[in-house]
Parts: sequence; C-alpha cells; structure tokens
Amino acid sequence: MTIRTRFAPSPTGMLHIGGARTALFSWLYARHHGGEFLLRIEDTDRQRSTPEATEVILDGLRWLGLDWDGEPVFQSQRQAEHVMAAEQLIESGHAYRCYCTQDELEAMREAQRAAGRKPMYDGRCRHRSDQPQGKPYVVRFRSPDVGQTVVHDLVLGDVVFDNAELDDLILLRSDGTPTYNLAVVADDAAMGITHVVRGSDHLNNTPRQVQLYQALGLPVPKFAHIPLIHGPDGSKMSKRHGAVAITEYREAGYLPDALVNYLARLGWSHGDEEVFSRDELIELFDLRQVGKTAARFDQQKLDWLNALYLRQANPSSLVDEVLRFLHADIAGGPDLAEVIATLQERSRTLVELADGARFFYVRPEQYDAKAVKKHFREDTWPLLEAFVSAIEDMASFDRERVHEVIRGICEQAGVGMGKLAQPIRILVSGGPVSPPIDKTLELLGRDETLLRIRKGMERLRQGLLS
RNA sequence: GCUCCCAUCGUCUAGCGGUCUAGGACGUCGCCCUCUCACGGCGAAAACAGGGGUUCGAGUCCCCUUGGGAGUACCA
Repeated sequence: MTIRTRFAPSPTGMLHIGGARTALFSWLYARHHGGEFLLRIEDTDRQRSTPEATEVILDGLRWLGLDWDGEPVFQSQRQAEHVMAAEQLIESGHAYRCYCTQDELEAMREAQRAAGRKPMYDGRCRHRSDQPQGKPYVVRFRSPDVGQTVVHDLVLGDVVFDNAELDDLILLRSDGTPTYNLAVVADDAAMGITHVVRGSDHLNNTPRQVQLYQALGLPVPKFAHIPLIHGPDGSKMSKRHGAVAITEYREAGYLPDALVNYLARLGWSHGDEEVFSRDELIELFDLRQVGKTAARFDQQKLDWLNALYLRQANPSSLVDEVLRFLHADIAGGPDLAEVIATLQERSRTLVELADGARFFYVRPEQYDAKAVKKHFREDTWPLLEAFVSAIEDMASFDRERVHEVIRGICEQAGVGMGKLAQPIRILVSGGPVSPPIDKTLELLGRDETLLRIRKGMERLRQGLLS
C-alpha cells in the first residue's frame, strides 16, 4: 500500500510556523516511506479565504523545499461530493434534518451550562418525522449514544472517547454548505489519504471523524497527532512572541535548511544528534520518535543552527541571498563571494551578514564615537602615518604583506597589534568590528584603503566624530 | 465547568525496569586562542513536578494531586 499524507491549511493569510512543522512532519513521513504528499486548501470559509493567501502558503512550502505531489485540491470545489455524502448518511439513517433555530440552540446550551453540564446538542430533532416546508434546516450526524470510540494514534497511542460525550454534529449548514468534519472525512477518503498527520489541536475532532468514516463505510486512515508549538513562555504561539509567519523568517535572513532542521528537532529526535540534512531527515524520520510534549519555540537555538548552516554554505551560493539584504551597489567593490567567505563564520543570519558586508561597498560617512574614543590616542597618529607611508610604496598589496607591515610597525613601537589594527578598522569600516584587518584591507584594495584612511584621519582631526 | 492530551536541566531532548552518582545540544558562566567580532578548544553550574502504589529493583509501569495545553460553533 502506498502511503499517502496531506497538508490541509486554511488560506487565511500566512503559513504559520506551527503549520509549517505539521507540513514538514507529514512530508517527511511520506518521503521516508516513498509515498505521496498531497495538498488540500481548506477554503470553505469564503469570507476569509483568498487566492493571495493560498499563494502565500504555497510560496512558503516551496521556500522550505516541501514539494507536493499533484495539484492542490481546493475543498470549496468539492462541495457537491460533500453534499452527496450527507445525503448518503440520511439515506442510511446515520443523519437527520434538524430544524432548531440558532436562538433555540443557544438557549439550550445556556441552560446546560447553568446546570453545570457540558453544552451539547440534545438530539431533540432526532425522531422528528415531519418535514416543515420552507423552514430552514441543518443536517446532523446521528452519533452513537453508547459505547466508546477509540482513536489509534501513532504518536499518542490509543485514545478512548465515550460516545456519550459526542453530540450530533452538524454536517450541512442551513445554507446547504458542508462543515469541516464532513468535508475532511469525505476529502481524505477521496484523496486516498492513508495517514492523517496533523496538530494535536485536532485530536478532539478525531472520534467524530472516525464515526463518520464508519457510517460512510469508508476505511479509517491512521492518525498521528503531533504536539503543538508554544511560544517561549509556554502559551500559544502568537504575534506577541515575535515572528509566526514563515515569510518573516525568510525576511529575517534565515536559511530554509536551517529552519527545516530546527523545526524537525522540535518534537522529533534521533539519539543525540542535532544536525540533519534534508536527506538524512527523510532517511531517519519516524513517527515513533516524535514526542508527545508541546515544545517551546527557542529563537536562540534556531540562531545557532542558522549560523551553522551559514558558515557551512558555499559562499557563492549565498550571493543572491545576501544581495537581497545588502541594498548597495557592488560594482567596483570586492568580489561579493569573497566578502561573504570572510563573514560567514561571524554572522547568524543573512541580515547580519549583509550588514557586515555593506562597508566594503559603501564608504563610511561617520565613525562610531565610542570606538573612536577608545582607540584613538595621541600615539595613534604616528602609527597610522607610518602605516600609510609603508603601504604607499608596497610592491603588492595582499593579506600577508599587510599583516607584516602592521606587525612590524607595532613591534617597533613596542605596542600590541590592536593599537594599530583597531584605528585602521574604524577608519575603513566606520566601526570597531570587521573581519581580520589584513583580509579586510586586501579585499578593499590599496587605493580604497589609502583613501579611506586618509579621509578618516582628516575628518577625525577636525573633530568630526559622527 | 466538562472531555481529551501532556509532564527529565532555563529551552529542545536521550532514556523504551537494573548499564542513571541521568547523557547530548542551545543558552548561561569561567579559562584558552586572539588585531576587533566571531569561529574553535577546554571546563562549570543546571532536571527526573509532588504523593501513593507495583516490583528484589522505577526517570522508566499503575493511581491520585498539582501544573500546563487543546477542544467544547450552522470556524477550520
């Protein structure tokens, strides 16, 4: 049997970080077993669903590298089949028409709550034999009153529900449109889904769905409810915790591989290992190694992984990405791939990397005041002047020679290399942080180096700090 | 309220009755490296929620308590 999973998001504006992980687990499970991973857009809530929102989700999945099989199914286009399923259930006696009004239902629930009971439909229309003409009705599922429904969950094990706890849920609204539980069951069955991998917030719906499969005479798929992702404080992940949309991570300079690796390790593990390539994930992923506990989102660990992927990446593969964040003209400046190579191990995100690369292409207009105060003293000027005149007559300007010149000047003056390296760094970059000074100058080239140092010395002597 | 789920360092987790004086990773704190920032290396602090059982033996099994979470719609 071919294993077939699906991801079924509602197109309501973004691909949520939690949804992305659900998609990832579902995708991994399918790929691991050589099965298929399908997509279904649950757009039955017409008010909130837009084509743009759908595209945002598809884009997010593509960016993460979660490819799906076939064309996405749009739930809204399958309405006729949902209605047919409901009619089949009426025929077979598993469903009935309910003429209760919303006010009536609300009053009933209020009374139940007041009596300290769980609000649920009491089945008052179950045995109604008349069919009032012109009166709106919904179609309800005739849920069993006795016995139990067991969900055999691949992550949680067997979960038992008393049927008495499950009321007669609405299958078709009074406007004739299907509700979620009916649509999911009909669609998953029609799509041949063998394994439903979804967030554990759906666990409570599952026994109802199991009953629907049975009433419809359809095979019940396997279920795997994966734990939810919480914010750093343990509560539901929301905007106040920072980024929740996948696009925000892309814009913050995270690499899809790093995010995938991080998300995979949130809830799944393989011994003591932390770093997994995509292929390794596919090879090793198993629902049995998925934990039951909700995980908190830890930005710092994501940062660590992103930094790891960043420094392991091939510099030239990062060029286009860095360009997105650089906002500078690189023509006439050093080769961006080389600049990236020097910044990879000192950046956690592409944004940081681009920020660190910018001065190579844009001359500093001002100098970090704190750094200047700290590194410029009376004896700094002679060192800088010695450096300028030394490189003026250098035969060739490369890393090794620059290093030797700086070292020589400092040695002669009896000071550490930082006494000269830091002032130079500030003058050429504007601040106290950059790649190693010899490499930085080599990349800038002699002319640019001389220009920046001279101009900087002039400005600082005029007291122009910032 | 009711139903369901969950519970190991601050965080992610390993642990599937004895190998646990509980391991790894992120983060934190020291030290080393060093021209800055990083990287890297070495080291440290840091957890089995509480209480009952079962068992020769429990982090591992059962029950209760507590604490989190989810659901409780003519949303999905």
